[in-house]
Amino acid sequence: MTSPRPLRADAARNRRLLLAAAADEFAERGLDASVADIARRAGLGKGTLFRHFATKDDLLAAIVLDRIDELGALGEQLLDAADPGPALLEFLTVAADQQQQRDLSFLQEAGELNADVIRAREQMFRTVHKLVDRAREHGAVRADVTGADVILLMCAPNYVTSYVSDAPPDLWRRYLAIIFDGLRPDGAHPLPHPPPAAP
Amino acid sequence: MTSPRPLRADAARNRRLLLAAAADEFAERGLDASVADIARRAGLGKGTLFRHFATKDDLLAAIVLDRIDELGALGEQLLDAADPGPALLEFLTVAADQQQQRDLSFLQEAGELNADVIRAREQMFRTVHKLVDRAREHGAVRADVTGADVILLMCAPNYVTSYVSDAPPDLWRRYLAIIFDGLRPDGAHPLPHPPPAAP
DNA sequence: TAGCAAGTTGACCACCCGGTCCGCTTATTG
DNA sequence: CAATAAGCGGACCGGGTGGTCAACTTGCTA
Repeated sequence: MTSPRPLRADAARNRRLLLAAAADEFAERGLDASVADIARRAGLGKGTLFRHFATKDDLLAAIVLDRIDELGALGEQLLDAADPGPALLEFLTVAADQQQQRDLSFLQEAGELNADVIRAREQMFRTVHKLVDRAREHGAVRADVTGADVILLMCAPNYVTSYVSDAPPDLWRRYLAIIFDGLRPDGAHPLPHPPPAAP
Repeated sequence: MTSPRPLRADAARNRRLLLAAAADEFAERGLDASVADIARRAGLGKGTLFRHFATKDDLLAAIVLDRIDELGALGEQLLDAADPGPALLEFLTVAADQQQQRDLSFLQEAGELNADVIRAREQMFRTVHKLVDRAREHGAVRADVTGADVILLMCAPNYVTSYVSDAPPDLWRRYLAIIFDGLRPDGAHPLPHPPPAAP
């Protein structure tokens, strides 16, 4: 099932170099950073990159998959937290912090093709749904808000701050706080549209 | 100052066709829609496009400028509204509705070069600041929120819904409502980060 | 340490992009 | 209706892209 042969020592190191370089490059220049630049940044040839990742999308998928799994694992862990309200906030905080530099649009855009990413993402989404359900039952989140809502709003803080030039690295916390206040039951006004079924 | 000669009849029509086609194309495929596609959609040659708009950015700027001016005018109008709270909400509603299809990232990204766009945008931003100040004085918006915050959050509803495939066209209203609830004074929790100076 | 498979490399390819240019068409106007 | 300038279009250009490949290097193993 898995790889019959382990990776050669230098190849394993180069793979790590490529992933790191790609993560940096995508963070700085968005998802249309060129593979040539990524390879150069890793100090390797372009051919080497394509030996490890058959396609640019595969490279992206490898990065994204790591992030999603990480986030999913954290979510699972937080399902056992004593206080579901702060647990949800903690989850959203880590999610935003993890992507600090750049919006995680690629989370959706790259996922269209790669089956692994889609699977991991849906698993993670299910966890978010559970986190939100628990928080709602605890009265920490308004009754008319669903997991799908939170999933969609999850990326907003980073997106919003990506527009201020030379933004302080923690500015997203401000907007996460505002949005989270909007999710609380205190002083909530009725919502004008039903939630989406999708995520 | 302005054009010494009026546009020829067919040229004026073609200009309109190009603007409409470009707006559609950008809405559907994002800002890296190709000029060739835009021209084809308008039923015209690529050369014609470049005769009307020296550069792809100029074309984008022309579209964006219209939208910004429209929004700015509405804002000015709403400054005289009797109730500043609903006036701000109305402004944000129209802003989001106007861009319904696609996030208005280009509002920022395209603005980097074109001086006209920058000027119009800053004027519009000043109006938003006034709207927010009035709403805050009226107790319709929490004390620790600034115009800059609202400007940044303005695009979030569209951005957020752009990720749900086949989203109902009014879904953004739901997220505008949630975010606006986060801006209200009722049940507001202190914000963990100072507002940005920029916009 | 010898041999070989695994890994590396950068020149190279086809393709697509924004933008140019010049021969052609056509609205305008006297 | 001519004459003319404004407008049109698509072949073309240079540059940058993702991806390939055959010659070369190197880590592993017997």
